[in-house]
Amino acid sequence: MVQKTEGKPRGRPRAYDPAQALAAARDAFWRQGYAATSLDDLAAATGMNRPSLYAAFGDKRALYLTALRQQAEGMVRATSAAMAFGTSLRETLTNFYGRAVGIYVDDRDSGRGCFLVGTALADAIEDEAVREILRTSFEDMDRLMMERLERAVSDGDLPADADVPALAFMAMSGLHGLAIRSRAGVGREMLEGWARAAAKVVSG
Amino acid sequence: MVQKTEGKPRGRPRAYDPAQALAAARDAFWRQGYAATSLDDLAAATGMNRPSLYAAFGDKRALYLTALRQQAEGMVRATSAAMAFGTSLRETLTNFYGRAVGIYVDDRDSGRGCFLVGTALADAIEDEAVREILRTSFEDMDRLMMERLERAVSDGDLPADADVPALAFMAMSGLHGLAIRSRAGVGREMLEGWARAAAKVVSG
DNA sequence: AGTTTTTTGTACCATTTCGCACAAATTAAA
DNA sequence: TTTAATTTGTGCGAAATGGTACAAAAAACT
Repeated sequence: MVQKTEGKPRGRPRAYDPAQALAAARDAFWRQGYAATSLDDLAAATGMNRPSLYAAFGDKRALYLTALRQQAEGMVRATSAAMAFGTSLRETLTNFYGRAVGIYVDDRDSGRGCFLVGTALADAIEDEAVREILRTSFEDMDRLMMERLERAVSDGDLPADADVPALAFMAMSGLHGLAIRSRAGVGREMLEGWARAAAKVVSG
Repeated sequence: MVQKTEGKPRGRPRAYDPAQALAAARDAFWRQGYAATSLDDLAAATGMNRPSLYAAFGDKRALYLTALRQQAEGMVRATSAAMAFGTSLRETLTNFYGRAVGIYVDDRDSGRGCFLVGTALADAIEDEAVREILRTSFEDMDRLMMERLERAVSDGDLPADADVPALAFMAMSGLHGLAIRSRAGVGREMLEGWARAAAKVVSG
């Protein structure tokens, strides 16, 4: 049963948009990491006060996990879409890495990298929930990449004896390399060059 | 002039070994990241009390930066040594990635990944000193890898028209991929398989 | 033995942080 | 107009955190 969209709820209306607030909180975590982002930071970023934050998302860790899960699912979905783009393998990967750079580099020149690699990795050892989200997301993306590479073998874009699992690991590693370099302060042009390099090496 | 090793200093002797204490502090940061590691954690890990920590290493950030610089230099040195190992490129890279997995996976099965990627990356955006250490270390390792790949071209291990900068980026990305996967909870055997995969793909 | 020098360890302080209680505010329903 | 329901915002409180003061301890020097 879907909630009636017409019937307005009873009490005082929300002063924020939940999706927008979550995105703002995610961006705060994205820049500073989980531990270094305080509730005051999150309140300032979202424009909400703390009790509203709690009512909407639970405590700080729950909010982070929500943002992380959303981001992880978004990455898997984006990978799935990218693997369906283009005809040749080269075209697919060029688009894939190019879009990744677009996400990793902010509107300003500030490189923020990948949310998963740049923030969740730090907490992965101590927080099993975080680690599991990472592990399964990477697994999913690996599988999507392998399926695309197998198709490339069928299409003749890759030789018949290509080591698909090995190539898939390196293709995903190219993505991680871009995420790491961008957060380490490498500029956009250089990243775009490396993006082309990764597409070239993997597609042979 | 070197300090006389015989003449003992005047006051109460230290109850800790500085190098050992630094290694213990580094390991605490390694597992939890910078922000999530408290001074109490560091005191417990090193066996020192807080005033001694301050006298020896300065404040928390200075201690972290010392550990980070040491680790970064160690990685560059290890890369340099690995590039000189073996005769064929395949041999060099197999050793290189294999040793990396040895560092990334703890004595226990607990994967901790790379200190730089797993902890410093999270703080890289807000802390310029951290970001610079990352950027320059990666630059140094890139250069070392490129030199090795150029030698491989001369040796005939790579085709004459090989795109050495592109391959070097992917070779380093393979390393980062191993670091990320190990921290995300992938087991040792799978990491070792991927290490072989990376060596195979890069060396052609 | 006494002085000087250096480290240790307890104890403390100021600030930050997370989380929540509670009243005021704002809306729909009765 | 009153009541019920829901959110907001101020402000509190307990705990944790980074950092330091200061006396006791432990060594060498005189």
